[in-house]
Amino acid sequence: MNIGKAASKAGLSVKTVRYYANIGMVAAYQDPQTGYREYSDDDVAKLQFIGKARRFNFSIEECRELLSLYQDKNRPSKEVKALTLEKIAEIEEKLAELQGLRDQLHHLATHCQGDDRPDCPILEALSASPDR
Amino acid sequence: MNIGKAASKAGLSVKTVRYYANIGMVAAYQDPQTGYREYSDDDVAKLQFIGKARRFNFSIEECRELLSLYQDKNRPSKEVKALTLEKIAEIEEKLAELQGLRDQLHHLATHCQGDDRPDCPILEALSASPDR
DNA sequence: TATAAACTCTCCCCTTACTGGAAAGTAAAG
DNA sequence: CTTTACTTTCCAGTAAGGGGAGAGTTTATA
Repeated sequence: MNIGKAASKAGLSVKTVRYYANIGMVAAYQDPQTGYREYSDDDVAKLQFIGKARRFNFSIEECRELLSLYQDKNRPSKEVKALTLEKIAEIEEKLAELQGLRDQLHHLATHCQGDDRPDCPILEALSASPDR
Repeated sequence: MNIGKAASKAGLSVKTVRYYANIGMVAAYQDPQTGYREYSDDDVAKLQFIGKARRFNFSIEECRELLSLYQDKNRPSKEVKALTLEKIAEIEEKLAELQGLRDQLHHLATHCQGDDRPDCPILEALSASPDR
């Protein structure tokens, strides 16, 4: 099938699929006459796999690792698990950071009148002398 | 003072400060002879302000807004508060998304043996047929 | 069969918010 | 006077594609 159909089957944009071809992630056969790429069901499965992994916040490089593990029928599952646990830890870190930000901003917002007067604790906090 | 001192006072890199000059955020006076930029204490205060707002996850454009509100002595505080509440909502959204990801990954990881055998529920989940 | 619409190709620029490096000029220190 | 430390501009690159131009291909319609 052509790239458009493969893309829609995989739930990705044509641009994205072409990009994956360019970086050698899912390199479909390309007709030397027309330049048209030809995708197999197997390629579509890989594209779906990548799409899902990307939605799980795995980077392109991590997807590449996962994909090679996925294609290696003898892979040990511990490698996949390790990658997943790392990703979880990364997400936890980001969560903590964002929670901290939210709490601080929330604190500032609740102390701000939010009216037509110029005094604003938020700006005061932002302009306070160096915080470290 | 020169850019190096201004940057260290503001807790930013020289590159960053130069970048802020280029995009017209904090445009310091520039000696026409030497090309050296000259930073005042006022400029440093602005740089600090921006640095802090950036750490609060405000984008460059939002920082520009905040900065102009900060410099306008007659601004109504409600504008600042609105911007802050928007930012909080944005962060909340991102938090929910990340929590969902973490939970799903966690679920997968707990069902994976993580040993030397090839069977892996994580990869199975990633390669399962279309999820929507 | 002619033509129009839909699809595909490559190529280049754009995004965010910088960071790194090269080559060259300037200033301060020894 | 030389070395070292700063500073300048310019170019390139990051992640992960998106937008659009211009050209070729395939399919559908008149």
